[in-house]
Amino acid sequence: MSRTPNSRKEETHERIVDAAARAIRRHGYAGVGVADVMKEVGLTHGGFYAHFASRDALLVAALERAGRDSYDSVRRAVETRAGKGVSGFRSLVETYLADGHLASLETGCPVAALGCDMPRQSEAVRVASAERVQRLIASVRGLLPADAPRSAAGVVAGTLVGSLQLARALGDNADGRAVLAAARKSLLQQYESH
Amino acid sequence: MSRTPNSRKEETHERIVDAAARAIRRHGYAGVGVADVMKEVGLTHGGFYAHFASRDALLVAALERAGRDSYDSVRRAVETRAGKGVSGFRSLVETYLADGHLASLETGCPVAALGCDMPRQSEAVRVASAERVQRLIASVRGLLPADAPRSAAGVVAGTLVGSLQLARALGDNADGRAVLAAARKSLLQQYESH
DNA sequence: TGTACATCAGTGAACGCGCGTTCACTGATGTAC
DNA sequence: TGTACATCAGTGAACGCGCGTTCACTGATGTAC
Repeated sequence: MSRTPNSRKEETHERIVDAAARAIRRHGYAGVGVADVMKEVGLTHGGFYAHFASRDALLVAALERAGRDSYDSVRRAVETRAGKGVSGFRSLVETYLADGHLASLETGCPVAALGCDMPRQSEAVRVASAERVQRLIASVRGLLPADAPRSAAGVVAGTLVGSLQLARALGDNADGRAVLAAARKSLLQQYESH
Repeated sequence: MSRTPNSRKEETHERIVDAAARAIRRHGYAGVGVADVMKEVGLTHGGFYAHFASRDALLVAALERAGRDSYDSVRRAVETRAGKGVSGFRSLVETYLADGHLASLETGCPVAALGCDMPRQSEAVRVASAERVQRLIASVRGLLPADAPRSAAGVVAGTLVGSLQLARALGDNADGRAVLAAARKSLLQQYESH
């Protein structure tokens, strides 16, 4: 098991990005500090700048990682359930708006976790954020039933993101779960015609 | 024009809350500093604690003010347009998701401006935030067409909030406006049956 | 009406603290011969 | 195989800065007589 040059540094780099991808979702962009992330990885803060040019560069990398992870987990759910004859759209709705996601901010969709702060970030983070939103909408578009209008992807994405945020703001309780349940029902009734 | 005792202090208090209500929507909870708000009002930061017990207490007051202002402006639009035979639901959708609201973060709905950060705040701010979300949903419920299910209010609110956030994250450009337009169309088709 | 005093809103310096960033240094690993 | 040196990931002290909060003070306004 030989190592390519730099592989130790690259491994550390990945661990920093992973920790940051969880931290931005749990604590928000503003709640993430360089020292916190490094401590989470088991390092001291001084070494950070050997890996990233700035805190902002970390936020960009963390957002991309969070988006990819979240996308992958939805895709896995869709694939698993496709074997049982469940439509992609239903899997998306029932996964994204599952009650369990009320509490799992840290590993969930970064657009739902960070959406309202995206317009307030630096240029670099705003660009990465817009890209992330576009990808979310594209993912939704790919899972819409064939008879749904293509332009519906944006609204469906908005409904997923907004309903999850409202439910989380109400809390992990009956109020929050009621909002999720109503959203699941509404989306499925509207787009799953049969 | 006689003054009741304390009226000068009360006027200042209102101006602080007003400035903070705009600041939290523009810069987010985390982006608002005591000194900034006081400076905006034309005062120095030292006097702040004669008005509020803490920065947190200001955030609570500012959120309530922002919610009331935003509610009032929707209500005014609904009333004005009711005279022209426009339904309350249509006025809500077309006002909340107007292209102009892409840029006017500062005076818009605080739930759209702050939603994703609500679960991250102190107990007091979270309680005020949940209350604000409940009121938003209740307002939407009051404007739903008579034949819509009452349980739809939460999803409609989620769609309004989420679509506006996605549009803002995409920017005040064709992409952002396309999301708003699709959301308006979808909501009106779904709930305005005639 | 005029003077002496009390009240009170706001000032501005100071505090302890945590942040992002820099940098001289350490100690382990890899390389040359 | 062994020694000398170079490379390199990570350390930890230090920096300048802005934050929330406190507090002794100021100066204007209102009240008592």
